[in-house]
Amino acid sequence: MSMKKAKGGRSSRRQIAGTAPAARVRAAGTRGKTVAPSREARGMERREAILAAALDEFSARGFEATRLDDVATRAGIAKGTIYLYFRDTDTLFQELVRAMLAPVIGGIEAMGATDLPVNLLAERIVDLFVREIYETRRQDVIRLMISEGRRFPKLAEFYYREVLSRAFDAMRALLKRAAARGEVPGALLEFPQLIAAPALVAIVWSGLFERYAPLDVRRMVKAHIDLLFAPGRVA
Amino acid sequence: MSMKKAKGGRSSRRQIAGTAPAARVRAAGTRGKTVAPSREARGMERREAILAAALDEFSARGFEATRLDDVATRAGIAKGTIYLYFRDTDTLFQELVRAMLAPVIGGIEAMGATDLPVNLLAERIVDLFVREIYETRRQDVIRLMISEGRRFPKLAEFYYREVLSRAFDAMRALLKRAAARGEVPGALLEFPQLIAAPALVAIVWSGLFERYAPLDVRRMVKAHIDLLFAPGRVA
Amino acid sequence: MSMKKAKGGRSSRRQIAGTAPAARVRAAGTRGKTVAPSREARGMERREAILAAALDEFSARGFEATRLDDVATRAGIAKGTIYLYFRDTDTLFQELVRAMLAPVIGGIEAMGATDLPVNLLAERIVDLFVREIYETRRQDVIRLMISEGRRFPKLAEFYYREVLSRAFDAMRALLKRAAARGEVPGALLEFPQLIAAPALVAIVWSGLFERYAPLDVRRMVKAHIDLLFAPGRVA
Amino acid sequence: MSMKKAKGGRSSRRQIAGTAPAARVRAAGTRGKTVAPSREARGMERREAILAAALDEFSARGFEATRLDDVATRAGIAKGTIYLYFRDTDTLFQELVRAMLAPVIGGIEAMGATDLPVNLLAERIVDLFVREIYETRRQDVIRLMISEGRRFPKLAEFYYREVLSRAFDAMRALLKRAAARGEVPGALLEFPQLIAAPALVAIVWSGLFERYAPLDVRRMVKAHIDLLFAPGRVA
DNA sequence: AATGAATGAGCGTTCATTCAT
DNA sequence: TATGAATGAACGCTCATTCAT
Repeated sequence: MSMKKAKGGRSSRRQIAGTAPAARVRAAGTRGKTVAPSREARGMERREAILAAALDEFSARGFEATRLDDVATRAGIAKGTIYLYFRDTDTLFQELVRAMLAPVIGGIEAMGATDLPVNLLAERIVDLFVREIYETRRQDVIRLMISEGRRFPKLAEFYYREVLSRAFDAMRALLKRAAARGEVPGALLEFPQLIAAPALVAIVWSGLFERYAPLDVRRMVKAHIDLLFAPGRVA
Repeated sequence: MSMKKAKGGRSSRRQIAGTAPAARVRAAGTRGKTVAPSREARGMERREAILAAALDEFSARGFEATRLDDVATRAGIAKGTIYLYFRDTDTLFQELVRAMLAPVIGGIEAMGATDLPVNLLAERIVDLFVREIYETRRQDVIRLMISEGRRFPKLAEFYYREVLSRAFDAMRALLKRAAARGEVPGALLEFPQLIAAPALVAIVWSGLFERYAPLDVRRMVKAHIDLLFAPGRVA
Repeated sequence: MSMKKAKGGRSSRRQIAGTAPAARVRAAGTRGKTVAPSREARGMERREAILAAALDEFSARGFEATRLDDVATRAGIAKGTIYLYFRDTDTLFQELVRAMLAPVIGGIEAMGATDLPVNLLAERIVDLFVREIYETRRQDVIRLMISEGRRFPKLAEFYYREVLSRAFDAMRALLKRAAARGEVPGALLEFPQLIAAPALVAIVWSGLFERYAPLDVRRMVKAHIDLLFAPGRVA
Repeated sequence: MSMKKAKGGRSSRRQIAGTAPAARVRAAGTRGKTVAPSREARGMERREAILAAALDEFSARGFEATRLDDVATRAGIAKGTIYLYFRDTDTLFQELVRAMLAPVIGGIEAMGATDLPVNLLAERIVDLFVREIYETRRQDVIRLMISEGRRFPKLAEFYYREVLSRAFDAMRALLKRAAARGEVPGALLEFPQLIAAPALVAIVWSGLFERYAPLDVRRMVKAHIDLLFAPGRVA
């Protein structure tokens, strides 16, 4: 026997501070006069507790470095229980991403229907990104997509199909009308990615370099949009 | 987390197609009238073969999912040999990133010294990125930085310090002069990231969605630069 | 150093003769009308099975040469299971020594309280050693201490503090009274190790030379004690 | 990849202080006017340098924990060179023990031939042990025998046959004559180990507990011998 | 004879997954 | 449903031994 070196680190916390595991929450709730939640409701709560815990862990460590044990602990349940809700860790990861991004899809498409003047539109876009993504856990989900997406082609495809292509389609529709009014350069029609580019910068930057050089994301995104939609510009 | 059974059979191939392991190269070299490579030269060859193999594997699977065995096999050497050249996998990864990015650093700073009119400058920037990064393995290295950088703070710091901050400093110097001539909007001085944004988009996109929606990167980057530096724009 | 190929085939037997792995014991127990052992009880059984197996293997090969796999096999469990009970091999070893020696500690100190005439005392000492140590697995544990203690300073310290120093203190107390009665030579007060010396001889001898020259340990220890406490000797 | 924890410890000293590697010594010696040593002489020097280095390493770490690399470094030669002198690590260990103990054998037997009065004899025995063993590297060799001997039955047998049994035979011869003169209790004839017992205690104690409780070995051995051979004692 | 780069079997340890309770 | 003890395949890393130079 040759014993490896020091242990160090990710230790044996049986309960994680700053989180309210569904289990405890529910336990409290069930005791009062509130109606006992149905079996299905309980199941959904559990499921969500797991997803929440998984998001925390995946965000903190990345997919490969995450231990199912830690997810379970954080969710306040036993390890085996996770398998009652998700086939395996792969599935857990993919469902997490889907679950977090699904709600945005509708919102994005709705935007395509409006017909605002460019300056207002720009305002809206910035706001939407900052409030709905950058300042929420969705930022982490997108970062996960960026980091791990390559190993989950099905997930990448889902993300492309359900999120990106829809968002871009909506944008194109909208931009086309604005372009007809001469408010928008044609290049953006071909590369709507350019509109989203600073959002990507913000997410990647905040993950890697925030500590060396903090970034005022809202102002950066605003500046970028202003540059692209600069009034009196147009080709 | 590590899905128990790999999907695509990453089995026991003893030699991987499409690579030129140092071993084979040397075998060929020794046969001709060429002088047998010195020990040191052999060592460097080996070292590079390992780095090349590591880049392939890291790119294909990500750091955590990469198996040392696969790197060795791909490099055409035994597993233990890797440890003759790199202390551990951590070091291997970091050396890989450094080795690949070091050569660009000089080039970037050189650019800051020039004083071209904006339109030519834009051309140059696009070219530099496409030729030196996007069309080389450096694309993969930067993608690795983006994906794994969070778990390698030292590496992120290196990348920020040696690559990004220098590049941005050079850009700012250059933009300041152009701005003085009224060729450039001031916002770019504050957020040079915006100039690099489409490069990031290109790298992330090609990693995740290329197969669903290919992207003409050169044109996209060009379009973006043209938008930012649009003549007759300026505040 | 680890001689590349084992001499005696220590191969792939899945079960080792002469041991009663917890698994088999439990299987038998569960069949009868006996109550199925509680989880905790099972845990303790397992723990002890591991300790027993570890003692066997450590004794047979020494700490460094012992393979965790062999311990597991001998205990009738999977390798990973050991880690549910012991943090690592180091800990396993130390717990083993502590667990085996702890029970003797009390007995030793009790002896210091008695106040027998020397000849009876001598008898007692011999008996205690032979029955409680030499004829039990504790012999092996002490041999392990002797062999491996140097690489486990904490363990050596534990052994010194909890076993030796107590035993020697007890002896000194007792000898002092006997010396006052003129029954004991003063040198023994200064070097109580001399009383224990033949015990050490017995353990080392039986480990190394028993097969070439068996030793009647009980008689040897008796002879030694008689020599030291020889009546009518005294300075 | 998952990188194990901190390195720590047995590092990369390329040369070890406090040792005079044969290589360097020889190098110096060869340059002067001294005759260049014959090939065989060189070989013997090398061999001895290896044995010396091996003794250092084995003593410091035990057999299993010793790295051939460290032995080579300490001997000032390349790893592969060791194999020119010793078949494998096993052999190296065994030869080391033999080489160190062989010189004592003669001396021990010589002692059996003398015919001193017991008090002088006792003095001699103490002195012999302290000067020839306890204060030399042979102490380490014997400690190695004690610790590792079990895994080297051939070595144990050698030690028993060539050292112990001869020493005991010599002692018996000598004691028999003394016993005939009534100077020695008969028990010692049966258990000559008892005479050697404190030597064993000294070696084991100094290896394990010296730091907690230093031992005046010479006085202890003397005290013990005096007790055994106490004048006017005898059965 | 001497070197030291290369090898690859071997081991401790981890952790997703299973399954008896 | 829920648990968590148990499993065992997998992997990073080590190091005795070999062998081309």
